[in-house]
Amino acid sequence: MDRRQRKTREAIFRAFTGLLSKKEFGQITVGQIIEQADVGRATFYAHFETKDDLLKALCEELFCHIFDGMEGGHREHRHIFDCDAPDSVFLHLFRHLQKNDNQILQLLSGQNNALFWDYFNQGLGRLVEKQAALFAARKDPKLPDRFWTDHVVSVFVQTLRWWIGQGLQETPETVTEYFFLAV
Amino acid sequence: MDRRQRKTREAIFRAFTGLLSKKEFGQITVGQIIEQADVGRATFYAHFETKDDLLKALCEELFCHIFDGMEGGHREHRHIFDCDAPDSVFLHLFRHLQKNDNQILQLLSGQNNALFWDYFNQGLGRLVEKQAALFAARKDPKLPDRFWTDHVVSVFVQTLRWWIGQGLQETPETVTEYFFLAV
DNA sequence: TCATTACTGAACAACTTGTTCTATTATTGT
DNA sequence: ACAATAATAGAACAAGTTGTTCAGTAATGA
Repeated sequence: MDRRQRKTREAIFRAFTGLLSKKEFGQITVGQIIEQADVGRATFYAHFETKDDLLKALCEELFCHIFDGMEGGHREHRHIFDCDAPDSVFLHLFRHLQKNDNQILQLLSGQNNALFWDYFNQGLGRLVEKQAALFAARKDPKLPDRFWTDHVVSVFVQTLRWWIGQGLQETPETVTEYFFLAV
Repeated sequence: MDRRQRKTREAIFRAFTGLLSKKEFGQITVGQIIEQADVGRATFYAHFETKDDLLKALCEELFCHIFDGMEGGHREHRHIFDCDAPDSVFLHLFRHLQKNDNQILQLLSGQNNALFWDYFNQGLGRLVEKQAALFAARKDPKLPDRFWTDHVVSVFVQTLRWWIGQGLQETPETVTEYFFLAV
């Protein structure tokens, strides 16, 4: 990819995330994005069809790669499994989120973040299904499988939301403990 | 309130909910709302300052009254406590939601429903705090109080989401059982 | 170097928003 | 029933947004 393209794309992403941390998606205009990114109008539309398209691209950039790194043997995305602690995947995930790469947490804690949470839920769902054995013991046999998977995801998300609300005061270890106590 | 005002307000709400069940909030224009409601443009803006204001008013109309009916001794909102079953408040709530008054469920199951869920969470949070005793036994003492309240709300919401996803196939009794098994 | 590709900047039509105005119609109190 | 009051219709309006187009300029990489 052309170096100019890369720089433009990153400038737009940077401007967009900056604006997203300040105001709602619906209140952000293309004019503001290109002003912040210092990029021509036509250039923006050469990269993204619409503002929604930009949001989607950003989500994929931020989340999909996190969770994709945990599936299969791909090692090019060294996000979580390359940590040294041999503990639970969820502890790794909390630690990873605490590092706050790419301002993910700012975006997750914003107001109009439904799409971000959707992506997060999606990736997390796949992860939980792979780790199903971890939670099988706590599962009441009456509960449908799908209900239980959704439940575990929901508890993780609620734990993360609570942690963000606390300003990430607690250690990842404590939060992981809370997570497993609540499931 | 003037009968004309009432009719106009309801026509706008009806048109708006109809549109919300088909497309995202951001894709809906005031022009579409007033066309669907068969109402003049100036009339719309005489009732609501902006489109966001309309959404807020709708949420309050739908949700606040549901939960307000459960606080204090107010009996003018006969939503949940006037049912005959003496069971859990949550069973009442599931039953109430199943009746699907005001197309609440369509709105809750839509895509751009973050605001609806926010209102729902808010009302539910107050309810759970009042019913805290019901869940005290399950709570591990290590977990902070606020974490636990949020957790119970989150499990209820997840249960409801799952139920909606299932097309409300199960009975309210079954869903309530799942809810208490999962908490 | 040179052909290719990306960016700029401006202009553009189509659309949306929220306001303002006048004429018309419904409601309420008497 | 009648008049004062209040709500609505409908159109016109400025301001702002969107997405496109195009000619000119600059960076890239072979």
